[in-house]
Amino acid sequence: MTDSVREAVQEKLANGIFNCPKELTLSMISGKWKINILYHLGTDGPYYFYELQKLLPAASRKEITAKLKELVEDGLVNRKPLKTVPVKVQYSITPLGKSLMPIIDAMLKWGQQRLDDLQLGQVEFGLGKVKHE
Amino acid sequence: MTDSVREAVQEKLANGIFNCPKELTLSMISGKWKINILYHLGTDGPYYFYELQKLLPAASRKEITAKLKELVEDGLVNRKPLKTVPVKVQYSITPLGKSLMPIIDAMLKWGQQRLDDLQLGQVEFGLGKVKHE
DNA sequence: CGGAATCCAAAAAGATACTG
DNA sequence: CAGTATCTTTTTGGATTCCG
Repeated sequence: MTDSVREAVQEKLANGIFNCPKELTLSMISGKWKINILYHLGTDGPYYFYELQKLLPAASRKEITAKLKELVEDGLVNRKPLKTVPVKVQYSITPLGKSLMPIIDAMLKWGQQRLDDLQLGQVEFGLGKVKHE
Repeated sequence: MTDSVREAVQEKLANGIFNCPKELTLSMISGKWKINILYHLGTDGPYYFYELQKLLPAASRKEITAKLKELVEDGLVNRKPLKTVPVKVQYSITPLGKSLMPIIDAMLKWGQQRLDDLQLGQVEFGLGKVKHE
């Protein structure tokens, strides 16, 4: 759904009848993998595309591509293709994207607290290597 | 998509391999209309179902029903059917839901700032009655 | 390597009708 | 009033292939 939120917001912006600021914010960070990408780029510095793929093993290339594209369109992420062979593309967070980090951090804290309350915070990470997204 | 985020999170919780707290938070507030609902319930007090419908004119009954159901399941919202004829159902925010309000408010502020920067903040609300969600 | 294009299965969402 | 059920259309997402 979340992407439909984004589309609805885009349309409202285009028509100048946008009147719900929190929707704008949500539309920019929701969508599959988006806050994961933002979080990684915002805390660990720039990543190449193939590195993001490794960081998000459950996401398909198609989806990562699509979400990065949206993030770039929304001004939250920079895209920088390098003239190497084969091509590498570096993604980094923009100042605007950086300004969202307090909100993402707050979500991280709230989620951690909630997990603790559910007594799942200390859970074992069973299956060998767990992908920490 | 966002609902798929929620499902993925539910599954992780069920399997005890949940390790990404911010996803938990996002999964609870993203999804069409959810933060609108939470915001209304959290700031204006309880609402009946039909009132929420009026507040979200662009949302179908089916969707509002579905999202309220998820919010109740997640413990963010209370559902209280009244024994009237015809039936009325009152929805209110829970303490847990209330604890999300700082994040939602931060999103509201960020979005407002962003709109101002885009010089769309003072835009006229053209089309007669604008649904303020 | 990073992406775009295509095809196809699955999921989401609108419209409508029905019920306590 | 507040849903539920059914049907149909639209949208998504995976898998695969091709290209610079």
